[in-house]
Amino acid sequence: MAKPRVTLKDVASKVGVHSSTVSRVLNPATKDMVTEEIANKILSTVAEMGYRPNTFAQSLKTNRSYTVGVMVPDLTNPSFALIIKGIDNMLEAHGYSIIVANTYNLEEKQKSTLEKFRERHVDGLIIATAKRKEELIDDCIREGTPFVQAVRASENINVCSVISDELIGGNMVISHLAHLGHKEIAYIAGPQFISTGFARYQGFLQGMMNAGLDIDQELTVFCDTFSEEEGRNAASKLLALDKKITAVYVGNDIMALGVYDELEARGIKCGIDISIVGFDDMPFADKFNPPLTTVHTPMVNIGTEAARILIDKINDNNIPARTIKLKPDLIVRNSTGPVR
Amino acid sequence: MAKPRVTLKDVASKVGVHSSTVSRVLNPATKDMVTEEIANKILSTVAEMGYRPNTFAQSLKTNRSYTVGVMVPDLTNPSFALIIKGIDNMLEAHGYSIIVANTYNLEEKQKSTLEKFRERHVDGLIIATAKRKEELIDDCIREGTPFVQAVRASENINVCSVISDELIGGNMVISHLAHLGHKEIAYIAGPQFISTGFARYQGFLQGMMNAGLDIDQELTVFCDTFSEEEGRNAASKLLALDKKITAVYVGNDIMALGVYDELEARGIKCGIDISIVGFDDMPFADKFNPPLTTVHTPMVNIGTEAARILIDKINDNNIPARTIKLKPDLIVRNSTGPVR
DNA sequence: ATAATTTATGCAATCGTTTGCATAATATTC
DNA sequence: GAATATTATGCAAACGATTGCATAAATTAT
Repeated sequence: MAKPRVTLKDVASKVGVHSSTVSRVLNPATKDMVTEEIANKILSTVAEMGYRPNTFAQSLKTNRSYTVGVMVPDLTNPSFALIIKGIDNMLEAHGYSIIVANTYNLEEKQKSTLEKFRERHVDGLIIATAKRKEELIDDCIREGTPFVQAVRASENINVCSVISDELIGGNMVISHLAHLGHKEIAYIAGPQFISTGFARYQGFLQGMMNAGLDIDQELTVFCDTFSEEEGRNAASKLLALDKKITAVYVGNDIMALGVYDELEARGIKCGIDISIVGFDDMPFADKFNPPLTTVHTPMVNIGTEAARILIDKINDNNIPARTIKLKPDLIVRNSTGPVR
Repeated sequence: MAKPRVTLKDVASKVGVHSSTVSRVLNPATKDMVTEEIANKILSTVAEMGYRPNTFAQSLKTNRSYTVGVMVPDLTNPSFALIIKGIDNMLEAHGYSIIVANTYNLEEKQKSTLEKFRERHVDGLIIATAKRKEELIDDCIREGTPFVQAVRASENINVCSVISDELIGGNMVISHLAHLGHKEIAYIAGPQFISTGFARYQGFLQGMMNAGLDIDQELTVFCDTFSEEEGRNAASKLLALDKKITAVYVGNDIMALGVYDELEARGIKCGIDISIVGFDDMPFADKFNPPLTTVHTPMVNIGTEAARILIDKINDNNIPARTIKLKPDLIVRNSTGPVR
């Protein structure tokens, strides 16, 4: 910026020592190598002159940027903003800044983002965009890039991931619906090439089996994207079937909003004529009409935990691989009710 | 990261030229100083060897980081995520990365954020957190830091700002309500030390005057924060008055949600018994119960425009100051209806 | 063909910090 | 007091890129 910079040399000259001594005082790891008298003199001169290290020079020498690249599909989905919050709170406390990039679920965008992060020499990555088969993950392993997967995970089990336990979530949903008397339960699945889409479907299957309910394959619709539009299309398909459906479990809240749209267009009362359950408990889900029954995934905690692990990986990229599954909670609101 | 880096010297050695020649070929501004034959040979070797410039070294020499610091109050408010989207799309296209920081409307956090951005030598700032009297702005001017204010602005007119035209917004709201027959219109104001809080109140006053409606000062409540809780408290105060109120204009959508909460608790039908208008048209406002009538502020465009101006300021910090006020739109939904 | 001019490329200083090693200063041991 | 050991500090190389200036090479003018 515009002001002439104060360098280590300027401070050293003022105190009458060498710049390496100033450098040593400013580094907690080497501060004890300098006598206290000189150290104090240096510290007060540093404050007085407003000396601020040149981080470019530091990074050139240490090869560390103290930045972390975070890839999310789309920051305007409030759920991802919560993850970022968790990540930021943890990383900031450890002296890192995060550079956030939206990939909009586009392969090319993801690649160019990774390239940009590489150019910037981020110390590590948090990847919230992994597909089940994810080349980018293999690439990072090959390059020795420290990273952690958050929310979504590739199928590579030799990496670190922090996710929500989607199977528990699915079981909770089906158990809740079964207790309300529902048997004809439809499922709107997210994309199966994404782990959340896939695992939530498995949770649906497992929940149905555990509740002793029959699964009618016709009552499952697979969506290509986690979007309101796809959710609405799926609801349209289900309602066009000449089958009794008393409840719909939807693989995420955004798609559930699409289901709401279709129900409203058809004059079907949500929570009364039919029950709807979402997944994520995105912010404002309690403000929808009706307030959405959904599985609360602890997004902030996922972010925090992912950041914690990443710091460990940056310090030692050989820590053991792990998948941390945080327990979700079912939040019952007005979109579910007893079978009529 | 872990892989041994390819340097300019490695490429130069392989091609049989000096590293300064390689550097010149890679810089579009100096590429013409090298013969095409050598340039092509260098470019193919660069690609073949996977050379990637060390941005620390570049930045140390050029004193440019190609990062921009963006300060927002809280990224989990989806409106700010929209601004970030606009900012990111524009800056990314010009080779910048953005470092986002949440200040949570805390003075100390804002200060430490500015300090952190300074340490990182961001090339400029976008400040979405400015108070009307904002020391941080004076500080940036003094230091010669390029910055642009977005959404919220300080009262310093010698700086660049991109905001929504809150007066037009207020006039639209009151005109809409007047056409519905409302005369006893209450106003829930955001914090007056924040420009949006202040200007939206001015818009309310101006709109009432222009509609020829009397202003009852008792029907205005001032909130300390733009929060759901404060909105609810304000609604509680208004409804405790022994006065007829047929409509409430609320200074932002989050506070309007608090008003919704209070109405629901009192069994008052929103849009029927009383009309509510918000401000911002935050994402999902159309999903609330009832869908919220609100002023749509073009957040993405504000972000985009702020970023565009910032790029100009980074290139020449002496460009003329300006305040760009983008026109908002009234979005009428079900929270407003004719006077009963 | 020679001289003058223009273009292309190499050299090395610079940016500001860190840190291994050498030297100086201080403390301890005999 | 002299010899030895320890601590404190300075020196300068290194990190990798950019770029002004000098020099070499190529082109143009006479």
